[in-house]
Amino acid sequence: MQSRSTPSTRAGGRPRSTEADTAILEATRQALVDLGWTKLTLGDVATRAGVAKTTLYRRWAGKSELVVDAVAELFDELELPDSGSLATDIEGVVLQFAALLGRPETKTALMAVVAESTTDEPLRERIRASIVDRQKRLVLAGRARAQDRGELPAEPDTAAAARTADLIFDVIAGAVVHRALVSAEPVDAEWAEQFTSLVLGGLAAVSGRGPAAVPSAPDTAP
Amino acid sequence: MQSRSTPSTRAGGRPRSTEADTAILEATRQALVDLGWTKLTLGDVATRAGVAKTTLYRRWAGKSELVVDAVAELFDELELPDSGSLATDIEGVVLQFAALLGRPETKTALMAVVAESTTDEPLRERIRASIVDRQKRLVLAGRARAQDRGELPAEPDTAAAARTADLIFDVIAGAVVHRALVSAEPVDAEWAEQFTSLVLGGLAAVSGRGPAAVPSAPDTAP
DNA sequence: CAGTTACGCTACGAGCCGTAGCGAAAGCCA
DNA sequence: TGGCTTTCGCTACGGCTCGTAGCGTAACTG
Repeated sequence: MQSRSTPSTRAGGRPRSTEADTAILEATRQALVDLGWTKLTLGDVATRAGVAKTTLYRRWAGKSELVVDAVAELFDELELPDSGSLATDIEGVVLQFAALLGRPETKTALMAVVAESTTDEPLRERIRASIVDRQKRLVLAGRARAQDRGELPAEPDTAAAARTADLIFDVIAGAVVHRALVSAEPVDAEWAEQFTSLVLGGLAAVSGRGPAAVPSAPDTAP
Repeated sequence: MQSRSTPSTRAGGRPRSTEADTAILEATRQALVDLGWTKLTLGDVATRAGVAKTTLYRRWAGKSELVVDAVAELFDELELPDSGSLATDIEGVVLQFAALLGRPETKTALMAVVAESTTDEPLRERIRASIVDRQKRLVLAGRARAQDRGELPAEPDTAAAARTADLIFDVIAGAVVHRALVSAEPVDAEWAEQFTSLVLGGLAAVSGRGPAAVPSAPDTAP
């Protein structure tokens, strides 16, 4: 959660103001809302946060790193609600993620930092650690819970299980992002329902034999 | 394909140099390779193309529009190979798209312009018209072909058919982009195969009853 | 030939970047 | 208490990019 790794050498000396940290990250999110990624400048963020511009540069290497940390905090909200079935679990996660992508801060920032990360390996790693892994945990938790319920079979082959989890994760996160940001169409309950039935049906096909229970067509239209 | 809509009022006067157009777009792609999206400047592109900087500003509103046009040309390469079955058609498209995303120009540019488009509605429309629709056509063509083969049932409900096509498109494009750019893991034949079987299995579940032929588990592991 | 539009070139104010240097503040430790 | 260390706010700076204005010239039309 801390911006830098270790405060360099030792303890001793004036400690970094944690209030400044929270003020800066909050100011960054607000600046994203008001200006968007491109027009956001570090000088403006510093003014909003009530700190000196040099303080920003002492803690973050640049705009990308700062924004990653700022939006990463929003991903703490993501949870896996125990809704009783795998289908409703997936729908819940999809709608939560969509709500996050609906906010102007994340909407304008997420794709931008990913674009940056294509030519900046450390940045990619930072995104993976503070954002992507946080989402992926939901997929793993959802599967474990479904296996406890008996909705999904246990997978003794750990390598294959990891491959499948990666696949499912890319499908869910990718589809939601694409629908929300590229197609720019609403990710509502109806879409989540149809998408979930696709994932569940696909899960049956991809994990060898079919799972314990997959509805053929839930209740989209009578 | 032309940068601007109509050359304003009338014909008459010196025509725009089409050679300059191609030189600028090619220079833009090369600059994307060498510098990446962020460090790319219009002044640099103008120098590479051998034209004046003012010429660039006369034709494009800004960096985003120019880059969209530059990478859009690359999407002309996308085709739907008639491979004989829906499964191999999908795998082919996935691998083609992945190859496109593997190129450094598109890798760094695509996410960046989409990020821009979240706060720039005309830009989003430009992207849709020159890039997204070009991809979506492949999905529609693939479905039509599969219906001709008898692999998929005809869909009398055109509204539902459109919804399903949109869903499938977001799933395919989103998953490939997420795998390639966010997870940053290879989109190879093995992944394409597993992903395709997921899509086909999901297609069976989402389009009411099952289609004519869906393999339970192709040949991923013996 | 006159009329119209695109072109290359130069120059400019404006804005942001990222850093250096300073004195003061805020903690630790003897 | 005094010394040591680190962070802080502030100011100032060179360097770069932006986007535009103005000019004379080139190319094509009627």
